Amino acid sequence: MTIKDIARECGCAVGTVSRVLNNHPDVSEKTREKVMAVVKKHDFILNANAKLLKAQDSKTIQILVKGSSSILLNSLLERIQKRMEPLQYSAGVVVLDEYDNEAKAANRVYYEQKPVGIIFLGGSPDLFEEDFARLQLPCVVISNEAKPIEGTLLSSVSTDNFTAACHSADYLLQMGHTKIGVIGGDLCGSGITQRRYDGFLASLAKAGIAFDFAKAYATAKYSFEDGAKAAGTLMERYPDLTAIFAMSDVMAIGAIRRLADLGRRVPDDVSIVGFDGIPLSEYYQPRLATIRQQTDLLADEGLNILLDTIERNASPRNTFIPFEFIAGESVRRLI
Amino acid sequence: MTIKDIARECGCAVGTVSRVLNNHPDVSEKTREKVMAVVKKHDFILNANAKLLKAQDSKTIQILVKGSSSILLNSLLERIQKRMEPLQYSAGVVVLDEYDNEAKAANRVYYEQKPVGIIFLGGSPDLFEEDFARLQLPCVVISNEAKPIEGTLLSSVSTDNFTAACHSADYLLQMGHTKIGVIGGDLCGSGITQRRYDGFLASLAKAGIAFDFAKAYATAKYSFEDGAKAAGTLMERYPDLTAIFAMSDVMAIGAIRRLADLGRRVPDDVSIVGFDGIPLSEYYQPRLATIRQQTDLLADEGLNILLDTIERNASPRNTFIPFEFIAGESVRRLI
DNA sequence: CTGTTAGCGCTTTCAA
DNA sequence: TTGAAAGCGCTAACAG
Repeated sequence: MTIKDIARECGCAVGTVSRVLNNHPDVSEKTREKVMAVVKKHDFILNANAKLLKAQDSKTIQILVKGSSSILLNSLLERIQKRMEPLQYSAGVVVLDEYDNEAKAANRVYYEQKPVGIIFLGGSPDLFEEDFARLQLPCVVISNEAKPIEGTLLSSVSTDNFTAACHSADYLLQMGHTKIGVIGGDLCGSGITQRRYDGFLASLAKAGIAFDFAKAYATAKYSFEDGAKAAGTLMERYPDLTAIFAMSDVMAIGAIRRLADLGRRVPDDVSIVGFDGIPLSEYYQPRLATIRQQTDLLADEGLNILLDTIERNASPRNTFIPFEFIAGESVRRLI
Repeated sequence: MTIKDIARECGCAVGTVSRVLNNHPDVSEKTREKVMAVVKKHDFILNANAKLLKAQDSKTIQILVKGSSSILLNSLLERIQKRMEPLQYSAGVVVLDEYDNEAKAANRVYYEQKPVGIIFLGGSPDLFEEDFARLQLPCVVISNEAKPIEGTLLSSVSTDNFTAACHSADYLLQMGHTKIGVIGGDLCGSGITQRRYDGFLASLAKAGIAFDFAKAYATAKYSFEDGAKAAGTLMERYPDLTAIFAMSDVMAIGAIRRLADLGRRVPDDVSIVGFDGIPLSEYYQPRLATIRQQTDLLADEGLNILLDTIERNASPRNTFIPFEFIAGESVRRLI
């Protein structure tokens, strides 16, 4: 089934069918109806490849998701797709592996899909600055921080990870904790881990408390399992700690479970704060103390900035969305 | 950058460049090297649209994911992508809305991507049998049950939901529970809900226990929030129940949280079993009694069947993967 | 308002 | 082993 078949069956030319299917105004109502009838009858759809082969821009916004299993990213994706439905743009989703170079992928997607904009979920522009620099179309990184790159149209919307981590650390300090362990990501990897760590350290430094990395920092992937393992490691290396700062809720929950298995109750024996504020954090027992990232706002603002850049030539921006601190039930007051 | 530009720069014809880029054997080593040098220099990639416009089959397997936020589906997706990496096929992912018609989407994908096979995650062929019937290429539905459709190449790999639900119900009965509430999906919707319900009812019937739908069945979406709400509803309508059969772990956890807020401890006051066996189920407090669906096996077997159909013309099959019952800590023995 | 036609970038025959 | 050229299905410019 091609546009040619439809044209033949309608007794008109391919150009006419194309015009009908693309809602061009210069077709008589009668012809339009005749064509649509045949199209409906066969459930005909235009071949997107041929279309894109011609097109200069496709009225599509592509969403590149890196690391499909993150709960946070999934909420963002869902929200963005919902928000885009009523818009004139259609959405495409490309799922990338944890280890792909998202900027290279974006260049390929740009070339093949000719989108009017690209949304990155879970990418780190810092790592691929050079490749990003080649990307000459409106882009926005959502949830990861990005700094401006000269000569690009790259925006970012994120939570202020540094300040949020400060906030969590301050809270633990206020509650009387000074022996604090950290369960965090690999510091060579994502910039997010680094920023959260920096915020945490800054607060401790301000309070005049030293942090012994070798003893008190356990590296983990962002998973239940690794959170649990890290908690085990931490309790061995630093048995008298009274609190743990976990860099994600998922890690925190893994840790709580392991602590329970080791006979340490949260928050009675050990206090813990998480990060992200995923829905699960308020359904867990105990409810988690955490930093809630406002995913809906992140998604909405990200999309708004992108549309601004696309439609009104706005300059790229790097924005923070306010976080909320949730006290939960997983931290005990010591003093 | 097109193949033409490359050809000009190499001083050869486009056909030659095409042959090099597609690893055809009939190119002299010298030419191949010359071309590859230029290609590398520009990071050139073929335009996939033009390629697909010509191609008959694309050595691609497309994965259609319906309802991107399900944890179970995400594990399946991750596993499939990992398993496909070393294969000669490349994987494409299409994310569908909860309310899309996946068979129609599949027809479009078939036409546009020309895949050699399609994997459905989270679709329900029962609902769109007619559209599926038009799909003349190897397909497999993973995790949802499907019955054979005449004249198609549609396979399915799933857990035996009926038997698994029987098993859970039997377990509750063995533990002395007879007043059992159900938190389940909409019975008009997915076939999975229906099968789990049927299994549950069958066990109760065998034990000679009546089930009062109006009083003991609370409908919920597969989310924490709805699970919690449903638990509230159930406790109002059926305050003396001693156990709850929840059709997913996520619902079960929502319910446990709500029960705790209502002052009812799990398992001391109310017992609960979940379904799916997501990783969280063993990190929750209490550990959840649940049916573990073996996602890795589901994914592997699904892919195997698909490859069999593609490469060896195997007939479509409808297979079950054994489930595991996990006793957890969320059910108390009454007698 | 409608028909005709030149490509979009690529693969693949056919000739050389 | 290589070059030339015919399309794949579609859009848009042009002619009528």
